[in-house]
Amino acid sequence: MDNKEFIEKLISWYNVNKRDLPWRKTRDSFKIWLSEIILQQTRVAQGLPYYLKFINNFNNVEQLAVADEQFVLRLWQGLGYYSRARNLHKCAREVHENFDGKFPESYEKLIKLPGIGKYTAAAIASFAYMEKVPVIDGNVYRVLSRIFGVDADIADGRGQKVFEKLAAELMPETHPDIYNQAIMEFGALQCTPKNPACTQCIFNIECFARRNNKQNELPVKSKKVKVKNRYFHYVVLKYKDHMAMRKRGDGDIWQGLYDYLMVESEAFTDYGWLLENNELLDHLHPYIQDVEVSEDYRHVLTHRRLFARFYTVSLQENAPVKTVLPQFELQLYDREAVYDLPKPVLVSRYLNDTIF
DNA sequence: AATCCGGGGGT
DNA sequence: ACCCCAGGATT
Repeated sequence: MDNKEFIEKLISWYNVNKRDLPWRKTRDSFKIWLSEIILQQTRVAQGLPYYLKFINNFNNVEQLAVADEQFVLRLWQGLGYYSRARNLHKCAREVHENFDGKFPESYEKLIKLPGIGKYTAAAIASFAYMEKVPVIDGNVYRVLSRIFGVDADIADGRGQKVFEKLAAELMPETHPDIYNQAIMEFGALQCTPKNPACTQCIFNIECFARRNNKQNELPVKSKKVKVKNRYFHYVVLKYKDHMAMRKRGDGDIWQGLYDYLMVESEAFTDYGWLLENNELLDHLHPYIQDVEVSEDYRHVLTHRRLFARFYTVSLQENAPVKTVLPQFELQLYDREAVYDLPKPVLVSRYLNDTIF
């Protein structure tokens, strides 16, 4: 099978089997960019409702650029990898200010924008501007490694270069947009990670993995994430139908999202330990009316297992909240304000389980 | 080059 | 449990 044959079979398959997705019906670089950022490390089924929500709120780059970052994060809530949302907003502002609201029209310029790496630059350049540059994502690694029998490790840079070279050689002279969409769609629907549909595959004669029964061996990916446990003790201060929350800073997960006063330890501990080891709680101790302890929450991230316990602490009306809370970067929010804040899913789960 | 960053779904 | 998902930024 030569390159031309590979391309033609792939595109024929795509024309018959492609999904009807909204970002494929447009050349609007804003919509294409938005969809690509949302779909980074995210399945179409999970990203689609978010795409529709963002399109519903923002018609163009400028509208997104002038929005509050907090509002953008709130719309993004639940999608994860929140740096994508912060970079989305940052990128919109750069395009608005430096490019008059129009995305630059080449791979080389696109890749300089925040949140746009090799894959996304190639996707936008080919889908919106017909630039002849190959996309290489998880689907492409899988399809190429299996069909052409490439066992280079996709987890290290040396192996990635092997795939970049192959992808460049395969890139057709015409219809770069359709070809790029086709190879990714083929990986997503046909050449799946587990149980690929080899018996009804257009390449089932030519495919190296199929011939050698190595579908489960390819692609080769060396790195494995090591999971660490973390133990969060959340102190949910309640005062006159308000909750004390704070914005998470950088250097840790969930940057820019809101949660509560939190004490982390090497393992679960008890409320007495908390009292002794938290300055604010020690401060407010005389004004505490009631303490409720939640069940234990388990929240799994890619490389962390979070164990969380929520201590809902109701304060008396005479508690010196106005002077003490700001010292700990805490602010009181009523029910509606709490709803409007961007929050980690873990916090949303707690809020759904509690009466507030 | 290694590590970090979310949440959901499939097997 | 383990793996992957239209990856990118930081160290």
